[in-house]
Amino acid sequence: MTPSPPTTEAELLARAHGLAGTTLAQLATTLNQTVPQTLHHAKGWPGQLIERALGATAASRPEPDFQLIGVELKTVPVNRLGRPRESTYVCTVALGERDEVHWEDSLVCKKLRRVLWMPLEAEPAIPLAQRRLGAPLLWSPDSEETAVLRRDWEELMELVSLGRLDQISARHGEVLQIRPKAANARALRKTTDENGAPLLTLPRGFYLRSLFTAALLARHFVLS
Amino acid sequence: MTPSPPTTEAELLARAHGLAGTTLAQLATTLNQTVPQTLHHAKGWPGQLIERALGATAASRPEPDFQLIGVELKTVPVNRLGRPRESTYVCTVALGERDEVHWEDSLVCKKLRRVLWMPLEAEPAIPLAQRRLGAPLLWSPDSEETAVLRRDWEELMELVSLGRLDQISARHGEVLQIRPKAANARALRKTTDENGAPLLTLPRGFYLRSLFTAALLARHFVLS
DNA sequence: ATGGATCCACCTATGGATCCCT
DNA sequence: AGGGATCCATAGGTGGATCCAT
Repeated sequence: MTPSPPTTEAELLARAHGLAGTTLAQLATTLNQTVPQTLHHAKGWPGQLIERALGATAASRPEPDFQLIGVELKTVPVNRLGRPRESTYVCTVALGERDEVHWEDSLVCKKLRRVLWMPLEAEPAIPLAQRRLGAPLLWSPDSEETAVLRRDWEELMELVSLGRLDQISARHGEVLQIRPKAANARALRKTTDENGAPLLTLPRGFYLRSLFTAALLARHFVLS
Repeated sequence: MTPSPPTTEAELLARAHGLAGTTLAQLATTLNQTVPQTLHHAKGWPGQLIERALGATAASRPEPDFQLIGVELKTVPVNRLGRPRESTYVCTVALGERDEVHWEDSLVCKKLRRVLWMPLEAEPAIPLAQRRLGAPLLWSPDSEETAVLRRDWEELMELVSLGRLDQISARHGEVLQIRPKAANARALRKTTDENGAPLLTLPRGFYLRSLFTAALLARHFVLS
């Protein structure tokens, strides 16, 4: 049974708190699913399970997961101290766009305007089925966070719009980085180089460094 | 030929600037010494060479290297960006002392009151003989640096004076740490445990983390 | 092709160990 | 034993690669 979409933030947050402490096995049973042995071939499975458990609507579309209330869901894998183990994917980098886009109109800004963070135990030693959800956090970037995100985005997008995508590495960006987002390194797509000539390049995505997610979680939860 | 001790800071600094850019081979020739093939079995050789070149006096005694003018010499190995590759030894940790010593009277404070930093190229790819000295820096800790050093020292010394030396790891201390300082791990020395009972323990030394030396060098030299 | 993400080989940082000289 | 320090194995971080569902 899949719940209906929540109609208010309060309703969503209440449901999310209701999931805190439950294991993936419990959640999977409720939703009539089978827990994979490992995440090797099901990397996105917990995220999609939690989406369904909370009544998310925008399956695989560039829309907030909870369209009615404009909230994006992010599952964040945490270690035993509650610190993120991985970076967080935000959205794809639009290739071939030369339009001047302002930060406020960017997909990164829109996606991050309001996020429900669901921590999930991700210690390799804990079997997948036994991993528990943590307490959720409904978050918007504060002015400092917005400033650094914007600065990173503008620096990266300048390179992107100049066609210098292949000169961007994941080392760029203080908290927001660009990394490959593809099935593999041979999954090339058409774009244009700095002179406008056709070029094949790897699809890329924007990611939040785990230092950034660690800091925003720490704003609300005391970490040891 | 070994120069006489400098009698003023200005004289010392002028000599040190005069060494900037010279190679260890040049310096060794001047002082009638042979450059070792590697530092493996001569770890302190460059430091002692530079001591002599500058006319240091306090060989192996707990005194400033330049006693007349109260200046300590520290050779700091740097990478191609001018950043320290290693931590910096300050002095030994006095074992068995239970006396209440104030920061101002501590050996760490005294040693660091006035330091001549001599950067030395330390890229493994560069043969020892060809490594060059950098521009010197005559330094005293500013109020911030003093504050953090003092905080670290007091925290560490509290553990030391409680006889908890064996509970201290190099992870303690923001910029000042305690690490082994011995011929090897079997070179134990007598001290007393937290109850005053006799105990053998490794000799330890105070070291400055390279983050700290990097920051103080950056206060004066622009780093890329 | 977008959205859900994790995998893992490599690299770097460093804590504990060690070496020579006086 | 104090002063001159570096060595090096290993833990940790992360950049590029990859996988499934829709």
